[in-house]
Amino acid sequence: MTVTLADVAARARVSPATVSRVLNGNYPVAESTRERVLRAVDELDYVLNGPASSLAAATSDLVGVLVHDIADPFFGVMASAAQSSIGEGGSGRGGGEKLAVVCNTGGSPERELTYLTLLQRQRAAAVILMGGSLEDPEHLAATTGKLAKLAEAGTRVVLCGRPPVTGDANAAALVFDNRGGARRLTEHLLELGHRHIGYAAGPADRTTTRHRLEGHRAALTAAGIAEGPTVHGPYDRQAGYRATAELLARDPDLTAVVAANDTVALGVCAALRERGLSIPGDVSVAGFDDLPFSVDAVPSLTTVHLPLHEAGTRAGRLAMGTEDPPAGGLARVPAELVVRGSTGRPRG
Amino acid sequence: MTVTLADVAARARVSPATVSRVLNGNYPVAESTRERVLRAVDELDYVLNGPASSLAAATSDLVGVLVHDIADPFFGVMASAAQSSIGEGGSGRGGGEKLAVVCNTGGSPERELTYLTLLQRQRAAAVILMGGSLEDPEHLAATTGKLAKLAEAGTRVVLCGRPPVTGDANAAALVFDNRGGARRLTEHLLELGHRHIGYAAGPADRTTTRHRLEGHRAALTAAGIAEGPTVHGPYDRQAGYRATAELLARDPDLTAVVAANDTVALGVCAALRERGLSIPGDVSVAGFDDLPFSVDAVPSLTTVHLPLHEAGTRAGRLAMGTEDPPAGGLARVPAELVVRGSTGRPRG
DNA sequence: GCCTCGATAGAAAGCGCTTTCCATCGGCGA
DNA sequence: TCGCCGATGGAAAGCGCTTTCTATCGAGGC
Repeated sequence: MTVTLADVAARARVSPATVSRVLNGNYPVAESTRERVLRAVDELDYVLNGPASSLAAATSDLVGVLVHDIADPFFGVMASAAQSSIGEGGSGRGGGEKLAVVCNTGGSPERELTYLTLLQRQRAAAVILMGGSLEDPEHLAATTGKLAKLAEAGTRVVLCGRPPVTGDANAAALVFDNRGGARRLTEHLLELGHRHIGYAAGPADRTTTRHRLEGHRAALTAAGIAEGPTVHGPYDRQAGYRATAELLARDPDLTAVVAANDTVALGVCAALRERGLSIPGDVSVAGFDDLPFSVDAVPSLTTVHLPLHEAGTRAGRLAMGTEDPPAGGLARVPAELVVRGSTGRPRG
Repeated sequence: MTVTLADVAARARVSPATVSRVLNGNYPVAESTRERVLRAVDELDYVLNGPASSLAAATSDLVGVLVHDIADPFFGVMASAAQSSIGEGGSGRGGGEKLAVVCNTGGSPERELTYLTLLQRQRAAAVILMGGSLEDPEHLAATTGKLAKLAEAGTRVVLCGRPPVTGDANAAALVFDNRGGARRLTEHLLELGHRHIGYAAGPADRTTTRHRLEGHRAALTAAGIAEGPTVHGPYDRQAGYRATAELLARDPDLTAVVAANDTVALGVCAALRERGLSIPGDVSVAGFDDLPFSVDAVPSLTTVHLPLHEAGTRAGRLAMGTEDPPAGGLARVPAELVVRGSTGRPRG
């Protein structure tokens, strides 16, 4: 049979209560007793029973990190940063670290809810939702309701790169300045002299897509330049590849393409090259996010740097309660234009 | 207060036992009763208490997936595939899915053990270890011991891309044919006429590194060609970049570089380009793994395709018990040479 | 020298669920 | 008609831990 706390207590000749106190360290125990207990733990190779502990204490040391797609570096970087800052954190219940668990929603609202329920069931200590959300009101209501329940049950809720919904007051939120970043990026293209700019946007019904598009349009409007063609698609290379054909078809005079993110930009580049168009000689290309590979692309990508690592770290700290939530529950994360080799002056 | 199973029972005018049976569906319950219970669950918005359930049932629906680095697509792809196949799986305890949780070890043996203990504590249903392991005997012994304990406690153990240790009989293992893949890759370079081949290898003390290097050497030996310089480093772009300088210094006549994986190969390419060397005109470059981006690299990377997605899916199924473990507990996963644009005949 | 207080340790009551017996009940074969 | 069986549902005993409420023991304060 498995070793239980009672076995340890018997071996150390103390009561179970004392063993529990030694393990959780939140009650004074005489040094000699503590040592005796720890020795017994070691000798018996005792491992705390998590469920029992969570049941009695009405909380667990699980922290859920929900991402749209683990295989996407955007989430990979943030999740990994969050997980580190959670691991390093203070000693939770059960004499140790929290278990940060990454859950892949695939961007599907249903899976998101499923995971939230699962985490609620586990009495998770905290939940971090990464990435923008769908704007469908029904989905929004369902998720918000679920989050409210989680918060009510004592689970900390952190949004990272996801705008808070009104009335979502009990969640700390870190939001990227997508609008501002996109605006600066388009301004950069305008300054270079581009007048026909295509936009290979992300999925149509997501907050992130909308915000980036709004920034782009704001720049155009301010400069009095007409908006070029826009095509929506997922956040993958294929989408950029396909979008390029359509953008070019809709405006053959295109001299620049702004992509939903760096991955999409890669697809755009591939499609342009395949048509014999040089970058940035014939067409300039810009990405977004500044994912690790974008500096290695040929030419290196002009993009908008998002401090994903810091944001992830901060989200982790907020989840641990190591960092105080920002005033108003919402902190803006800056987005900085990074000009590299893929953008230049248009010909002529 | 939170709604408990007893509340549901009261509302449905049945005993708690019956509610539990409805929820777990492993005992006959009359249709009318079942409906009444489900209605009550709905009306009260009841959420099962996971810890309590796990405690009573002595097992949980957690499946741990340990990876070296989530931000690395190699793991991202496998983990995401595993998580999907686990999610889709049969109904576990607690009337639903299993919770696949991805844990980032950062390649550190300590963190790996920490996570295994955490999972053991949670009475995880299964654990999947992805990626090669350190070859340090002490670490190996510790991990093997821990895995044995997990298996003993009823947790399924699956190794994916990690060679089993002797005596690790109760773990199902999926191993990539790193040796064969590496061998075929080097053979390809030899056939093209390369005689001076440098190797930008992975970390020195890991199984994966050793196997790939062995395959590489086997090809050279069989062809009677002298081994070129080898440099070890981590699996990142920087490593490839740095290694290139050293390889070139050690053999200025180098006409080809084999990299530890595709990411490293990208660094190698960057370094070569910076020195004004063309690819594959002056130097051929080869990667390994066939990560998603390698087809988009310029030039596209010659590499060894590893079916990461399928391997991850299979690992997930093994963890769920949906798929029978392979005979002998070990299945080889093929590695296929993919020739693209980054390798060609050496000049002259 | 007696009482109080601080520091420790133990007793025991759950935490919310699962599951092993049992009890009940209607129907059917003899 | 009686007894037995299959199908359901209830009672209750834990699962292994946490935590309040007490108990004990010295050390000072008066």
